[in-house]
Amino acid sequence: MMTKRTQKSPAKMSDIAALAGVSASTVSRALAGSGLVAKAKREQILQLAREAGYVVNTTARNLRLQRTETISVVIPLAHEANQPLTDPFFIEMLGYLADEITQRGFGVYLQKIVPPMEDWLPKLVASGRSDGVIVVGQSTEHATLEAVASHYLPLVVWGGHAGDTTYCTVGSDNEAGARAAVDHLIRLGRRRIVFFGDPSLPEISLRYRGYLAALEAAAGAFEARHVLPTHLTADDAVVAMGDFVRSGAPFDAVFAASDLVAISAIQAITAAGMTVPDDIAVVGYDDIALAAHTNPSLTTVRQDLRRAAAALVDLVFRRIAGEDAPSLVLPAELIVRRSCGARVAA
Amino acid sequence: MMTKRTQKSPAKMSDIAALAGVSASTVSRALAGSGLVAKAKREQILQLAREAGYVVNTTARNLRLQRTETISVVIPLAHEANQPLTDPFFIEMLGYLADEITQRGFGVYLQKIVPPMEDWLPKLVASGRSDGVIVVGQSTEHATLEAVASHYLPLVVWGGHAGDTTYCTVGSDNEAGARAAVDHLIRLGRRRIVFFGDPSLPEISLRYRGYLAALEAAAGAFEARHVLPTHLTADDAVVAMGDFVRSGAPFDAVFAASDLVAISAIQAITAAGMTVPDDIAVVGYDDIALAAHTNPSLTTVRQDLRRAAAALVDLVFRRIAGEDAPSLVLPAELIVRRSCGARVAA
DNA sequence: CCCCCGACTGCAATCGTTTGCATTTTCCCC
DNA sequence: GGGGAAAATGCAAACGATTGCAGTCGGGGG
Repeated sequence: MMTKRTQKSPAKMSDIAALAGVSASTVSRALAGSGLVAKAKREQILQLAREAGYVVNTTARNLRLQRTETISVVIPLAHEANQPLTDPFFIEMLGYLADEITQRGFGVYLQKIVPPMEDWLPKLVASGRSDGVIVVGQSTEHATLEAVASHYLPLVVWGGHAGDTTYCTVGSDNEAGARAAVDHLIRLGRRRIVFFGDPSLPEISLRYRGYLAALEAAAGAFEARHVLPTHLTADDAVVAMGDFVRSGAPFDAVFAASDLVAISAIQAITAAGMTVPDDIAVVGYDDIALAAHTNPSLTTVRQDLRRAAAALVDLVFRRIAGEDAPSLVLPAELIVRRSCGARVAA
Repeated sequence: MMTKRTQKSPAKMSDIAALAGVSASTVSRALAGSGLVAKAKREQILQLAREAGYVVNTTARNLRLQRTETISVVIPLAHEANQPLTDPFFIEMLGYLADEITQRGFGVYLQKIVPPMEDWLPKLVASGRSDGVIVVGQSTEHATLEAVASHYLPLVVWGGHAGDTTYCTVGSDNEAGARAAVDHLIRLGRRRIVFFGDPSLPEISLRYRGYLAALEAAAGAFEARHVLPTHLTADDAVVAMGDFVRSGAPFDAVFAASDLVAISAIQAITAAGMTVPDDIAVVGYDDIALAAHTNPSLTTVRQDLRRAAAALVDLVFRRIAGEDAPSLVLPAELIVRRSCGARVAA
């Protein structure tokens, strides 16, 4: 037999008021620590409230105050279809964001957006669920972000800041980071460097620019440009790289748009009987926790996510306060590990 | 000069009502698709609302309906002090939970709890912020959970289900999983197996029971029991294992309470000049994504987090519906990788 | 003894929805 | 055309807090 426990609904302010023999107004003021309430009475009310386990109803409070003390953190995944949240990058970022927001006494409302993504951002903003929005990654939603940012201030986006971007972004210096990575490959003697990723995404397109710039600067040496597109998921990347290897196209290095696809690339390359880094050098981007522990460990471009999260949260709070705080570009640092050694003579 | 954009406050229902020349009640009903509103008028209102970009205010709606369509996901970190969310286990679980909850059209309210943890759960429950609560990990909060669960139904906890637990839990079969891991070590000829973790946490205590049971079953063979306590953080684990190795205590295997501390143990052991698995075999618990990619790759006990998340969410919804849904134990599977080979003669 | 002022306290409006009930409109049939 | 039922709409009361304003009370000074 099913025991159905009684769900006594929690006490409300008027209950405490009745207990203390005062009006709800007084209880509200006492709880807020207002000096308007006589000290003795205030303490008595506080005591009573504590005993009754009373907690202010957040929903009612939010409605009255017209604010929620909550930040929405949104992860748009236009490219990942109905996949779960697999990229460790997002997940690490999420952890840091949660820390930063919690520390300021705000709550985190988490939302993952997958196709079909109809009006998700205007809806989220108009729903009044949160006082500000942090979007992690632009996905393919650049236009949406532009549109909403034009009339909604407290919106901050993690991602790339290209020329026509007017919304507030925080991101690493994608172009310089990519440039450093590809320069490094060239210095190691690599000449046929594959760009592995989807340049239609803003961040990735900046990394692609860095890649091109590095190749250009090394002009004179033989080099082949090759873009191998892939969605930024492990499955897609393994398939794409597998097909590429089997196609027999000549290449001796891969610059991957993220660590996730870099690791997948290594798997595919190894599975095809070639070795990393001897045959193929691989560099990733992100420096996720996993990167230091793969075999071989992954050379990659590090983004300081803790600092990034702090910046995102700081900006969104300043914008909630009405300030039109500007975008920010953080440094990106090349971390050299074992996945890209010098070229071995064939 | 700071351009301060005007923040036009979003349209409310009465605005749409005025536009359509009807009362707010009618708009509300039209938006809800109620058959009470004449079809022509309903469509007209819907059209108007769409054009105006109107979205129902969630806070007001929640207050009126006495529900929030939101689930709180809480991560209590009594042991991790003011550290960020570092254990990949939590983070992976969080990703799956977000997927499952979002899929049901609910929102996710995320909260990380760190010491001092005063009344966090009663407060969260009474705040009315969510319709149900999922707690990821018991930490040291067993008593709190018991207390709240006695009068609050929609509470589900990821963790171990020991004898006196009355709140609803979902967890892997910690005892059997640990038993399988340690049996495996014994079969490989290991005799001095260190238990590396903090048995005061419910889940870990079950894993400790499995460890003891395995040793007991192998009675006759020489064996030493040794518990090496550590907090479940990378830093703590490296220090604890480093000290232990330097103490010169004899051991030939480690059963670690989580993958995170297992990986840290490997680092410390390697740093001390011993090798894994030749000198010391190591087994972890969780099978986090990283486990397959460390060097050597990590033998561990796999918990199916996707399935676990689905179960947690399913249970919390059934409990929201008033059903007193029971706890669940999921199978745990030993995944053999390279971190625990057979013993090499000294 | 009266008045005034300061210190408290309560009334009532408000935040933006939803919904029971009353009321109006429409429509059909006799 | 009248009557009644059915269909559509609006009124107003919630939901649970906060807060401007008005009122009460007590004490001190003139």
